[in-house]
Amino acid sequence: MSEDRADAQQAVRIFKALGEPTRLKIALMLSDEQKLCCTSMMSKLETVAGSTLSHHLKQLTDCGLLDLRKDGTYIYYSVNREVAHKFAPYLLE
Amino acid sequence: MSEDRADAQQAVRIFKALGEPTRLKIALMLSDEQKLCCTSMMSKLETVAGSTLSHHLKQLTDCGLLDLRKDGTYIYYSVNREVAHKFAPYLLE
DNA sequence: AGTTTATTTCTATATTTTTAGAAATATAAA
DNA sequence: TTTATATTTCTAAAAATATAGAAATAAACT
Repeated sequence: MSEDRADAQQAVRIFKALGEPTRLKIALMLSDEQKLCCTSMMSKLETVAGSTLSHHLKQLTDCGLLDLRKDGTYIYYSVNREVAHKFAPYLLE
Repeated sequence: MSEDRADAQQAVRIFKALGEPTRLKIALMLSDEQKLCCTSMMSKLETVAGSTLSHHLKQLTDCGLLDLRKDGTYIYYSVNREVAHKFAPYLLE
């Protein structure tokens, strides 16, 4: 597969991930806050069930836009700035 | 409504529009070619029905990412570079 | 006026996505 | 080793989206 196509495939996945209101909120929150765990994201989002949040976070990490770091019981998510810079610098502003 | 929210709403619509393989192809094609009419886009895409293309183009124009200009029987579509620059500079590379 | 070409709208169907409750897993603390 | 907290996976239902054929609209040409 050519670079361009791999690139375009990742682009589709990233844009799809960001093209949903809750997920864009998550990404913007993380862009502000550097890193957050599920629990604190849940309290910020208020109406979103844990299982739903988890599903959204999976999409955001699978496409490469978010990184995660386990720390004890917690999992901290953060924006991968390199990926964001390439595909969605809007997030970093 | 605050600037930021209007902005985030447009961002969702733009990312959603680009988060689908055919629509990303269309946007990338137009980024290369400056402007194209439906007919020539259809011949480039090959497997996409006219009605489907029309539906995709509507989404891409409704979110502000594409402009259109009528010229006789033809409608020429082009990337709005200002919007692309703000939300998806990836397109312009 | 009638025909051809370009594009859109209508309609319906198939597929994908979102959502969340319940159950499962993992880690830490008592 | 029980209990509590954090997060994910399983499952299913509801909602949204993609697709294209057929009919409609629009403009240009004969």
